[in-house]
Amino acid sequence: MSLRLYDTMARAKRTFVPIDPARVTMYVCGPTVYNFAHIGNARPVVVFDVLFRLLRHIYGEDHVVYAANVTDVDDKINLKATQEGVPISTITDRYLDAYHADMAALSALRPTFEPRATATMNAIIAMIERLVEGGSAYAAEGHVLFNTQAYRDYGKLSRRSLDDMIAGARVDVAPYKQNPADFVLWKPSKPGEPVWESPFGPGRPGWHIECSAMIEQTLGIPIDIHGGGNDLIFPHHENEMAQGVCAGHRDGYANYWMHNGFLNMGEQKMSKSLGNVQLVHELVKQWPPEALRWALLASHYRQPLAWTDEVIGQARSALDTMYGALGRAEAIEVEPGAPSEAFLEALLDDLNTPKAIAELHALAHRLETGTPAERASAKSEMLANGALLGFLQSPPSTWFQGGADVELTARIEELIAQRVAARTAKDWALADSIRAELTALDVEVMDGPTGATWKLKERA
RNA sequence: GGCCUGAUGGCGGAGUGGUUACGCAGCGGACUGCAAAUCCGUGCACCCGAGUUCGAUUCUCGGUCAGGCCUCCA
Repeated sequence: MSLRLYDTMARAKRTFVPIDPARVTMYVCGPTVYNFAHIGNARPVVVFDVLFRLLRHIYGEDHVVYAANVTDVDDKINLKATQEGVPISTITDRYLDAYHADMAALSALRPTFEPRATATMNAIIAMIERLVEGGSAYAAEGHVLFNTQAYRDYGKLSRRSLDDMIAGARVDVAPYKQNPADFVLWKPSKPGEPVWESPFGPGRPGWHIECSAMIEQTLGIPIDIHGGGNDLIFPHHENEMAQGVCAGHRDGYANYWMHNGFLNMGEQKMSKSLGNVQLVHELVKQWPPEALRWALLASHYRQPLAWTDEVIGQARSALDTMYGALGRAEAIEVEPGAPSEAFLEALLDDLNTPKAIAELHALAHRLETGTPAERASAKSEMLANGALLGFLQSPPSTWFQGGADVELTARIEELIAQRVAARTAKDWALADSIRAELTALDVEVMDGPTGATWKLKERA
């Protein structure tokens, strides 16, 4: 069974064949660091983290190179820096740190490279120069623009023709553009904004060229896989490809284009104006981060995802089941094993995480009911599968009791001990009153044949 | 207006040309002092119309509805 990925260019699943199996390359458009990441930002990070893990499993950890850019030059960053009266680096450092913390909470591995736009300026300028020299870009009024007529296949990825774009143009076209679809590679900075010297005059790069230059510098063009949210297909990825190809990579830019579906707040789009933006930063305080990751992966990455408390709650229930089964199997010693076949096959089929999760449930069930040999293999496979998906790597006690601090834990343990004594004495009234006390502390007791265990019911 | 997705049970969500996963919630039972967890069992769906076919939820066409992109939004 080989890996099959849905390629936006082909609008079909294609068998994945890397250019060089010893160095598989993947690039995903990363954050613009001007604010905390919201849960919608986290979806592609988690989705492509799963792909990263899967590729490492297939080709070996040292044979997959994953780059995600950090856009640290941007109008919104400039605005925020001006408002706070600080240099842009104060803003970008602050939110990049927060971004890293949030994504780590969601168990996303760090990409191999995280190039920053401000540290890639030479490569960006060099690429623009090549485009100008090659005749596919032109200078106009302090700007440098890409000439979309220079790339015959412009519109191929997003399946729109230049004629359609002109006909459907809703915005006023800047007068210095030769074609309405032409886009900015370099533009003059406004007074007070960060500025870089270049052969085209002082200014700063456009967004699209950043990604192309970073890919060329960190991974080399063409790359195997290029990912991002499906809102980036046009114009961002279309433009990236046009630039990349015209800058000397006639053989191609990216061999597989992958795009995740959008995350919505229930029926509505998440937006500032609706006031329904949920920051990862806040969500991880209200829910176990692993439940957030589970909720993100419980539906297929290309489907739209309606993000609700119920979806997160169901994810937490599922993890209760998983960790419950593992907790009852702690006595079973297992060697680190390989992922189960059904699980792997699900992921190999264009990252079918819902199906892979169903396999996790099947294993949990076998872990509860199987023969000793079946239980051992089920536990081993659950842990291996979990590692591939970024789940189940904590001790079960941490999952159930991790929200309690030392003091609370001691108090709970004391009550539990009292209750065990009461039950031994068959003093049911006392046992029930202690349970009521524990319930008030948001603790659920589970009596077992060898004593009692407990878990925290809610967070926040 | 152009382009592109999607429509599956009470909810979430896979998949398939012929017996429709899995989870949550529900119901009955086992276990339990009572619970919880777990286990056993169980009811419930493939947007509408036409076509292809022995047979369509699955393929084709049309329609309806919903969403996205066409403004440096993941």
